Amino acid sequence: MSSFKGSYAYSVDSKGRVNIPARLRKYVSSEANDTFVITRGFEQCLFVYPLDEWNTLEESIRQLSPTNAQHRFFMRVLLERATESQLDGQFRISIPKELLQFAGIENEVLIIGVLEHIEIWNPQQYEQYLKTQAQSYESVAQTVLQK
Amino acid sequence: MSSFKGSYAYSVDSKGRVNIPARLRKYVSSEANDTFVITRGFEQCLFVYPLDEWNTLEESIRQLSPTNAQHRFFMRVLLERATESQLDGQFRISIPKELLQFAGIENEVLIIGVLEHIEIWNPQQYEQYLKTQAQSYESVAQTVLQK
DNA sequence: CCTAGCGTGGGTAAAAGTGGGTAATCGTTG
DNA sequence: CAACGATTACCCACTTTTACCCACGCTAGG
Repeated sequence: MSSFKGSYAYSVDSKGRVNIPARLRKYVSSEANDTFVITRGFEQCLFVYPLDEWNTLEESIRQLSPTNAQHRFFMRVLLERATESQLDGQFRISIPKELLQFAGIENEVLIIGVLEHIEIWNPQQYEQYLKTQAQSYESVAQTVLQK
Repeated sequence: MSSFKGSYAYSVDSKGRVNIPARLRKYVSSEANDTFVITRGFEQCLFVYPLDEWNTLEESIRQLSPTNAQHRFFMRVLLERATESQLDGQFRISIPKELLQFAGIENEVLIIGVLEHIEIWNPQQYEQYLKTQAQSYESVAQTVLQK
């Protein structure tokens, strides 16, 4: 099981390539075969799963009911933009233009490791996201950890 | 379970390296594999967890729901600043620039052992913190220990 | 007084991050 | 069906950062 953590300021080149930070690479299982699945996140950002983590996610999606309209909607949105990408010799994945557009990414990105997946944000967008959080980190921590 | 205690005045060199005091090293389990996870504290300081202690914390974070917006926020902020660092031959960890900046640390640090984790402070900042605590140590003790 | 371990500083080789060029692939069009 | 342009994949090259050594002075304990 992955345990991605840390945030990294990286660049996107003109070909839409983004390096996967070495610190995160360390946690990618060899089962992933240097392959990642990129899709849209819940917020305006991208989620990147190593192939093995994606497969377990996919397994749970298969359990959803195709007769339930809400389930169908969820499956479509998640899968619609999902793209496989294999690392090149320089450990980069290349991200399709449509996904970059969706996340509002231009030249620079903030990469965040969140345990089983990796998130890619436009840095300004992430700043914005943090600001719009009503409660402070400290008070959320109290609620979530409940001690 | 660790039981760090005591405070130590140490220095940070130009490469951002900080020695882990020998007194504290004694309490680090071999399971930690000489690896520590550094992250931001609630106040303007850094928390350092031996890897085994961090893993128990991480385990509780994994229980959170990724579909809950508040939980996502908490996971991101907690993990965002988390960095793994392994001791070098001189028993030092190296702290990323962003974390040093967050804690306002320049050349000198105060290292405090607090049971399961280690805290790293700018010494002046810690003085400041003590002053801003409205209640005295004695009166807080009465509330906290409640006997 | 001597020694072993601790705290501190710095040099160097290896790895990481970034950018670009060229060949292969694919879909489209004349 | 061949020709063309656009896109992708695979190299190669450069710069910066990191990790790994080695070295020295100091201190605590024998």
